[in-house]
Amino acid sequence: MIGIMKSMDRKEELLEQVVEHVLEHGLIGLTLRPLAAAIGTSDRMLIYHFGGRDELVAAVVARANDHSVAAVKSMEPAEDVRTGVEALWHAYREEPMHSCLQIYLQAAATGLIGMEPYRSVVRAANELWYAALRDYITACGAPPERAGRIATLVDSSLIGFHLDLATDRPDELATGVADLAVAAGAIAAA
Amino acid sequence: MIGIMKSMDRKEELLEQVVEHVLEHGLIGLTLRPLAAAIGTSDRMLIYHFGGRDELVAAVVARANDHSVAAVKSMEPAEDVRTGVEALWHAYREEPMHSCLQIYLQAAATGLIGMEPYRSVVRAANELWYAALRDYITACGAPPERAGRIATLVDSSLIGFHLDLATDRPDELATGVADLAVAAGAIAAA
DNA sequence: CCGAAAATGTAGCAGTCGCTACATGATCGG
DNA sequence: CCGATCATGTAGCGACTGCTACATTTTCGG
Repeated sequence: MIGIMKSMDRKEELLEQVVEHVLEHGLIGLTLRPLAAAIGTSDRMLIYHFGGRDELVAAVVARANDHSVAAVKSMEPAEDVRTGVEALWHAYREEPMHSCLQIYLQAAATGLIGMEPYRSVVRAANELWYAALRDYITACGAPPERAGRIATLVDSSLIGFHLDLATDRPDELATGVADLAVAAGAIAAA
Repeated sequence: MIGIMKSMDRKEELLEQVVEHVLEHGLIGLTLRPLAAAIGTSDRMLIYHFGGRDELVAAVVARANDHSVAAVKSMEPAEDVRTGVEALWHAYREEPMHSCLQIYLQAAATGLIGMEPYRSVVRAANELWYAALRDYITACGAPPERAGRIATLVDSSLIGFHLDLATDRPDELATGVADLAVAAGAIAAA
């Protein structure tokens, strides 16, 4: 029993290191041996603790999402919904959310074609994420009966903006986000 | 010279088959031998005609994007911007755009972490795509001086919605798209 | 019909993949 | 201090990767 506790600690320790590595080097194309070497262990041990590559990937995606969710939950509510959406976009582009969202995007794009475990873990992650977003929007003063609707719009749209961050010019995207924020505010005030 | 023309035809023929295969089986994890076997050739010939895996992938992403762009350009303009956005969303979920956008999403997510040739080819694809979107929105009656701004909002947001299509319930997303369409219409009419 | 060039087949190389069998070291309850 | 369980190192398996050298067939201008 105590041995199990010990192993859990070690697994947790490894997971944190793996997440850190994936945040920097990406999820797509992740393989065990280079990963293990980078964090000072062996593929043998990663499989021993996690059971296999798939389980490790699932744990990484879930953990990265936890970090994102925690970051949103730690945000101070803005004074209104429009300002809140702008604040969200600002948070999206800063660490730790920026890298965590990139992991999410990579996992979501992979899960898009039905590949497991990406599909399942992304589903679960998205639910937690959506709930956190809705709570924040509610805290910004949105009517509770419309917060979910606003969260749906903001969630999908901001993810899209974040994806385009790599190809578009940031200042152009900023006008798009501003328009989105106004729209969200209008729904809240309707 | 005529020989070169012939080889170009063969390359074109192969590319079309490769795109068709990728549309069904995804871009992430694509490898030459299973791909070649599926379309009745050999990895040897794919490399011979395209030069290497990277060039083949770049050609596939560009071609899939061409199909998406052509689909948008073939759309009848809607009577106003709001209706146009709804029509775009409808087109997003039907073939050929649905599968082509999934390829784009997979390439974009891969290019997000700087991987070539994904990064470059996605950049180029996005420019063509954005231009087609802006033209369509203009054709729907948006003031030319604001069409670009609307296209920025709609482009990023709809891509986000499409990504969430795999995890969220479609009817919930539909309300989000409806809200987006109203917002786009409001900007056009402002 | 011939010779060059293009196209394709055959076979394989060096490297990586996830994973596992086996043995050893570490830890700890009894 | 002993035996059991956990943790880790070593070595390697079979499969797959992109790619290439070499030989062959096919095509087509002259």
